[in-house]
Amino acid sequence: MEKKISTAVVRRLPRYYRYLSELLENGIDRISSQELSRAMNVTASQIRQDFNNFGGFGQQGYGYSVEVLKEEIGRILGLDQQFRVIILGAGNLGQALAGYGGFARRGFIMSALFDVNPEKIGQKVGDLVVRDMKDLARYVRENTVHIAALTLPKAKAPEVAKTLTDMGVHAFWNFAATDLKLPSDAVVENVHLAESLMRLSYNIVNQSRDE
Amino acid sequence: MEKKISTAVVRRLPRYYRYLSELLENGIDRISSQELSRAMNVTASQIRQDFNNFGGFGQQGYGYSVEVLKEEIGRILGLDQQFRVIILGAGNLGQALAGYGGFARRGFIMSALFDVNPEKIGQKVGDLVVRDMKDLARYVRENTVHIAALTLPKAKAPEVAKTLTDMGVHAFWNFAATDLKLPSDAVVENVHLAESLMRLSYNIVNQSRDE
DNA sequence: TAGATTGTTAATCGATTAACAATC
DNA sequence: TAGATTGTTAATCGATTAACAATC
Repeated sequence: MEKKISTAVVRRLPRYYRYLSELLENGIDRISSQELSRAMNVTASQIRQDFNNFGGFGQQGYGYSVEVLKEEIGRILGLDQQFRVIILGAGNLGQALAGYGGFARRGFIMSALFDVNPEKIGQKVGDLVVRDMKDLARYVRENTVHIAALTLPKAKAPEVAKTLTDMGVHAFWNFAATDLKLPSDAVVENVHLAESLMRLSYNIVNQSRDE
Repeated sequence: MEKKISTAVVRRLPRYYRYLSELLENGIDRISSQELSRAMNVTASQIRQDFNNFGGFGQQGYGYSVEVLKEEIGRILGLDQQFRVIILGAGNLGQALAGYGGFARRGFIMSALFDVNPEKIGQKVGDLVVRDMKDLARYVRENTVHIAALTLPKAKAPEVAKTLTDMGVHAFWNFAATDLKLPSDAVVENVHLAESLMRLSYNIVNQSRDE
């Protein structure tokens, strides 16, 4: 069995992927851990350790093929697959997620958008039409749903998440300012913007400590 | 001089703050590290270590006053201050940030919203009117700006960030999918949604590893 | 072959957990 | 005073960095 990959590594993988994409766009097809190290502000040692969690992708004396490395990391991240994402809550944030085209390029298809507000239901948001939250169960039954993005008030989020897990959806991209209590086979990625902003203000207020 | 606080601790502080706020709302005015530990899924030991980075807020044999603790952590995070935030880019995400009322409660005042698109300029978004990006320099000169939220395309972000740092703004909430190269006295908090989504898909694809 | 750079083991560093004396 | 729980030191664990043998 494979060894457990730490969350620290998983946090870095998408960033590697992004850098490698940029390199490829700039026509750079080969790179050493040391060059990557300078560009990304991590140690070359860490880069090699990270990659070797998944087996070596490089060649001694040569370095890494940018294309191969990008491909492999993409595969590790699941970017060779397609994920169908439904968005719960058609507020500003839900609409922003629905409208942003960049996700589709990585295989994340925003496939439906739900809300309870009668004024929003039926409205177009990007390619999607806002659906009635009442139709959620039927939609999930009739369509494949890999990921549910929760962009609804924190009071509503746990209840909707519960409904969804009961119907077999077990991956959540959670923007609601609460920690979901979910079955152990559920996967959650939290995006707590208010907390992010507080970390920023911490660093502003305590800036002198770092210098 | 104070000891350096690790980023791991800083990441946890806003979550403590959120929990304490909830406890207070529920009328709970006293808690032990052990109770908090169970509620938050961290060890009691870690909680006490975290708090003691800033001096003890508790009382032996009693525990912590929820109100005092919340107050103190809030102060550490800078929530006793007001921060004026300008938003660069009035796309869906910029509008979402401008429209969300929750930030103001914590002292983050969304005070202006800029875009280059003539069709957007002049439109109302929540309480704000979209301003012309050309007026940015004048605005910054004439108004206090603590934080700049960058919700613009990654191609534009570095240039705008540069302009802002030159004008003395040195705290950035960066939503653009790029790493800003900024002076060392700048403070940056990145929110890379695409990377967040990739971590989620990683965990979906590699779920069996964890179980 | 010589030079370069990986893959991998060993050393170090830092963060988390455990333990317990201090004290309310 | 006895019981409870913090504050803090010591032990452990895991992640990062350094070093170098393997090898392209």
